[in-house]
Amino acid sequence: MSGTDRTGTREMIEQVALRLFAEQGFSHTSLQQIADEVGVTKAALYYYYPSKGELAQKLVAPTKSDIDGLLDEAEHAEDVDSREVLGRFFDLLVQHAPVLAAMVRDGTILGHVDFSAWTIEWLQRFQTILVGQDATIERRARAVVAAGGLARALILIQDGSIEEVRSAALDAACSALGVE
Amino acid sequence: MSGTDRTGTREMIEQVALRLFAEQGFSHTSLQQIADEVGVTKAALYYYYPSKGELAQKLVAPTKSDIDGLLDEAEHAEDVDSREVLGRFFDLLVQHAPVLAAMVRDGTILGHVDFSAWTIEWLQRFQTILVGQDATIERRARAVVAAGGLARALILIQDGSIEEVRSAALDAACSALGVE
DNA sequence: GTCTATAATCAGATAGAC
DNA sequence: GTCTATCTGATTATAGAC
Repeated sequence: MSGTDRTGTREMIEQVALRLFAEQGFSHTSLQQIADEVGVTKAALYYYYPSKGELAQKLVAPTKSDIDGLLDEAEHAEDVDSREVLGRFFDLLVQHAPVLAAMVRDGTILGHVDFSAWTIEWLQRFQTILVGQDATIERRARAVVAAGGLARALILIQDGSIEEVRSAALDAACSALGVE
Repeated sequence: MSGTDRTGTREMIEQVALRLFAEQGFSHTSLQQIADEVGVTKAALYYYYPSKGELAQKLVAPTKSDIDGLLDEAEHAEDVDSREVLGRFFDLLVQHAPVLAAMVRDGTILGHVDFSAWTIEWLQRFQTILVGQDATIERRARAVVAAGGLARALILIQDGSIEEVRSAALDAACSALGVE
């Protein structure tokens, strides 16, 4: 970016790549563009990563594993506090916002990742966690609207503090669910 | 598709293109692939459309204009029945499902269309329509969760009739909003 | 209206020098 | 660890024959 960071080229590549992916999506961001902004050549990128797909996957993996981890834990818990699980989900969405922005713009990292399949899977697991495995369509819709709507509430962060938005969005999600 | 439809090549191109776009996204679908499945050559496509972008835009335009039209109307109405507006929104999402699927997979048609910007705009207009222009964050979050969550409820259509899902999702959305 | 043939471009990826 | 140089292949798009 500014020429002379001897140390941390790898970190710089990941940082620049993530920013460009978030702004433009994966397919519309070329390795050339990443290399230019980092200040190295395309070939240098291949010293650190064997392919574009693996670079993208490396950036995206923690997001998936954090969210999967939350769902795993909630699925195996004795009893679940809906508001708490949804709150932790919201926090993870905030924490991984750049990666999620990238995947919203371009949900398919050629072969490796299918974001729209992920979100469907997440929402299906939320049904089980929030209203139980064999719930009626009526109750499952409440779970999907709660979790899916909560995720959309991130767009409000530009209009208020994260804490305000978090609390407001959780109130709305819990109303959709029909708890307290 | 099956060789000898003399008539309606244009319709066939649009039909095949839409299906492939929905399955793979815009950027991951080449004109070659479309031409192959239609049973013509790539060059023939250029007789009907000046570019790939214009083909994609033509397919996508009715979806945007229908939804914008609904929001226009609701914004100018004297008083709005939230459940009815949300219901009509749901119906448009169902009606335009293939186009929306395509845009979820690949939200950027280079320069022409930015789907993630559309959804943000739609959700912001829903805030105005459902809870008023200068509402608190708390109430705006209810609007976003209701409209955003409703959109996600489409994934339940595989598990029940459209009518069932529609009714259940509207119940949940209205609960999130805090009406009736 | 559809074809063949090809241009022009740009992508991801590799080999090997330094 | 980064470079130059190059390869290979795919893509959009065009020109002109039939």
